[in-house]
Amino acid sequence: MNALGYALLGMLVRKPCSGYELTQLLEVFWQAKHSQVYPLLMKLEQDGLVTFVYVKQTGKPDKKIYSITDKGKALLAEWTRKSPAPPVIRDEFLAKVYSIWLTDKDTAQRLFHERMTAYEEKIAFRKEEIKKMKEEYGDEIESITSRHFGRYLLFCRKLKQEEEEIAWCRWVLGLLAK
Amino acid sequence: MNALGYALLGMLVRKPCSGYELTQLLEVFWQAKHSQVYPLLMKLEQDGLVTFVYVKQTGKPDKKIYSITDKGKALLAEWTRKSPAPPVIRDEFLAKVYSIWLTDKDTAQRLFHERMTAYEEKIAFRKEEIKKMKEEYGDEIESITSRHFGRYLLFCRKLKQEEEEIAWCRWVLGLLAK
DNA sequence: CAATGCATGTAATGAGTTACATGATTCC
DNA sequence: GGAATCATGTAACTCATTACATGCATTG
Repeated sequence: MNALGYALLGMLVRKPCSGYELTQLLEVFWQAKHSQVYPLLMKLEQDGLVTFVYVKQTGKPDKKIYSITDKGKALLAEWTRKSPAPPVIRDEFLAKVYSIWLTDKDTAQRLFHERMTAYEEKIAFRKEEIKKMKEEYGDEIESITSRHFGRYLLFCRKLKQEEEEIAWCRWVLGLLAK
Repeated sequence: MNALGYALLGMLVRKPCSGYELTQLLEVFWQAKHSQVYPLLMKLEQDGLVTFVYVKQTGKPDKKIYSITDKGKALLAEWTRKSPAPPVIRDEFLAKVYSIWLTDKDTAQRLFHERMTAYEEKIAFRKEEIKKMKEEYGDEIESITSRHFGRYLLFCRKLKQEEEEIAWCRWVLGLLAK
């Protein structure tokens, strides 16, 4: 089993989801396309780690709602205890920054402005998500007993990081303006 | 050409390097194993984007020092101007945090302590690297005219991010202690 | 005397992306 | 009328990791 498999189990233990929804929820710490998620869910099902039911919808396509099994839950708990592999970051923007001295100031400024705009949007979205969570689950969300605790921690982390990114961009733009 | 190829060109335009060195330098924004770097360098050489010379060493194995060609430089400059693809982050630790409510407090605390220790080491290393760069290149490093400007920006960013990570870990440990 | 660092490469396998395929509804 | 959202899947391809292979020097 690979990390993505465990990531999916981790989401399903919080609440039953469709593959479509899982692909979106995954965004906080792992990016995967639906073409990777759907076959993996089938594999998890074959291994008896998850089950699913068809849910008919009107106006929307039908969906499969996956739930974790006891076997899946046990396997996940075991995995969580082990020391994680180092994170992987692959950021094309940073690769371009590395060679930024090759380009002119205007291009450099444009690249950083675009980055800032993208992150401002993310921050707005993130703040709303955190607000929603607090409204829905209350103070309990800041306790390890809440099943939303982990997701809440990750959202707070992401928000801080995205704010830091903007501060860094501003600092660089300051240097470029000199 | 893929992003890793451009990343390698970006490092070579700063200074000629061996494949071994490139693999290490890459760490700031892209992680790749030598088994991916060496064949790609050969491909870049075949495409006329880089050249290399053998350098004989005593006490150490011989090495190949790669340099970028004018063709490679032009291609890189062109690529730098284009809007980058969104970053990819895959962090197993964060996946485990997501399901942290499943485990006991002790395990949770251990996971966060391990993360903090790992990041403290990174910070120490990062600070030293920044210090070295400032000593070696002086104030000029904060100007777009320096070929080390990009690398300097990335190191400063990484340092801030790593410090933020530790602050976040401390915050979480505070919540866990309640 | 075992592990780590330097240094380069290949082969097999696994992970991840892009493109193809379908189809209703809603929003602009 | 075209794009976006919901929803699931497959096939071809590229990208990335692990393991195999070699060998000398230094450090603990």
